[in-house]
Amino acid sequence: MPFRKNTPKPVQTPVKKPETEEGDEDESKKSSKGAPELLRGFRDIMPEEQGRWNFVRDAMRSLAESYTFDRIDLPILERSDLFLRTLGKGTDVVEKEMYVFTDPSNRSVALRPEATASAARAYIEHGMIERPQPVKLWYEGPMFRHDRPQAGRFRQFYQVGFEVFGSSEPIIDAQLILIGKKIFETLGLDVSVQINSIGTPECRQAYLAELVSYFRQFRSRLPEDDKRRLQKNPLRLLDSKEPETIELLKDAPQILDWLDEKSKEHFMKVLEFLDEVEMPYVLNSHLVRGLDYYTHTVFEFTLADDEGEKAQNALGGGGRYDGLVELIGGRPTPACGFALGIDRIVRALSDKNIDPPQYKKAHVFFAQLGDAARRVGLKLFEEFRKSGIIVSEAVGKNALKAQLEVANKLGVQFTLILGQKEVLDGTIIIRDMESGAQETIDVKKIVSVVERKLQKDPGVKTEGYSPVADS
RNA sequence: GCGGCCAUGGUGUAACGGUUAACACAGGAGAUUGUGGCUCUCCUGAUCCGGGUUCAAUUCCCGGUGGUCGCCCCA
Repeated sequence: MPFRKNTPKPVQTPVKKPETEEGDEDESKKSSKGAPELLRGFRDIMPEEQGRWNFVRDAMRSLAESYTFDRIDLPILERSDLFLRTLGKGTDVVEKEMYVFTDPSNRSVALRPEATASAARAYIEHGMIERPQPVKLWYEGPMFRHDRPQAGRFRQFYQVGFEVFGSSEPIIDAQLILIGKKIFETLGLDVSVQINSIGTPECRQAYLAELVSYFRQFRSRLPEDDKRRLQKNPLRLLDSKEPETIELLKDAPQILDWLDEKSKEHFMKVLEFLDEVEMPYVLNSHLVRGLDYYTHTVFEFTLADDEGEKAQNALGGGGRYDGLVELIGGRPTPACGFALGIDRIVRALSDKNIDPPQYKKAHVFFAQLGDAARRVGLKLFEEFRKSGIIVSEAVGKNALKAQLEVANKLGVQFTLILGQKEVLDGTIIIRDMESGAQETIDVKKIVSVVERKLQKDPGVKTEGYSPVADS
């Protein structure tokens, strides 16, 4: 596969900065003795963690495919107003968590804090309304929010998202919830599905007015935080953690009572579909979501057990957003979707010691003595690779002993030993690492011999995440 | 953005304000010539950064940075 036709040109503005590069912020004093440092809230996902990450990503991909969602890759950078318009002006995400900056062409851009808006943008931009509806898309990738880091919360985090455009059918909502649940099931995580409806913007307005006036009577009893919420974002009162507020909530108006007939009907149908597939859910009249674009159904996946209600126990969520496409300039298009936080899911897996199915990284190890053996080894390597056998080595080491140590640590089943003598004889030694038994084999036959020996052991997979299995 | 707690080799820990900052694991080299899993020897390697107090700071104080927990909010 060739890369781009042209070699990458340095498109950068070659404006030479007169001074030191790093000096321009006040970075210089922060960073310690020149050692490179991770930006706060950012992290490296190390090789050891990739097994779990792959496990999660694979599960998502195969679920997406089996529900016939089409993959879409969306840019990480978008014009900042896309998010300003969609997420809601007053929301924290927009107000204080977005990475917004001016790009070299003096345009205000933002690192995406989520991708639903991008998906909607793509839907409009590529005229997907002309495709058979609904259009079902899924994506996966990093999102960015400049929030205060905490366990399970990073400034760069990964989400997978499923979005369905062009259908207002309640079955879509239900199916999305089902898919989300299936993903967790596949991974072995027990989540509870919280669900609620916030109706149309109109009935939400009406409800809000009612809610505000209800709480106004008790204003003096409200804790500071909740007084602020009452002003700024009254819906948030619903999931307040303050005991006093929780008490007051008992007699507070319920949003479900304020839904118009259509909204009510929609919601009832969603629930019926869920019942139909015997999918348990928790009706949570206090569930509200942080982004403005939601309408009707909203839902969240939360970690089922540890009732201790850990802070970051929401592993994902979503809902219907019928007004979003129109809001950013498309034709009115009903839509619904959800996103899952991969970081949190991976964390949940490791908290619960759920290990991904193990794939042997290497089946056999190649130990060599001397340059002649190395040369032969290089060729042998390719032959093994062609037959799908993964061969590991430690050509950086000379002593056979050291190489066997590595082989042992890798846990391979067989080690091939090739020394001067074998090279001359055209043979190679195969050593069973379990028993220590060795035999000398014609080097020409070694690939088929190894193939046969590996076959005998059903525990060894000849294809793990083999690229052939892809696509 | 606010508050609490924390910061020692790659990892996990230790060190009354006082020598060469200790231990385990991991890593490297070796224990007769070309054979792993046990054992043994040796080696590499750290006090987050910047100030201050002090004769003396890993230790005390302040600031920064980072982590963590709670709040805000969210995935």
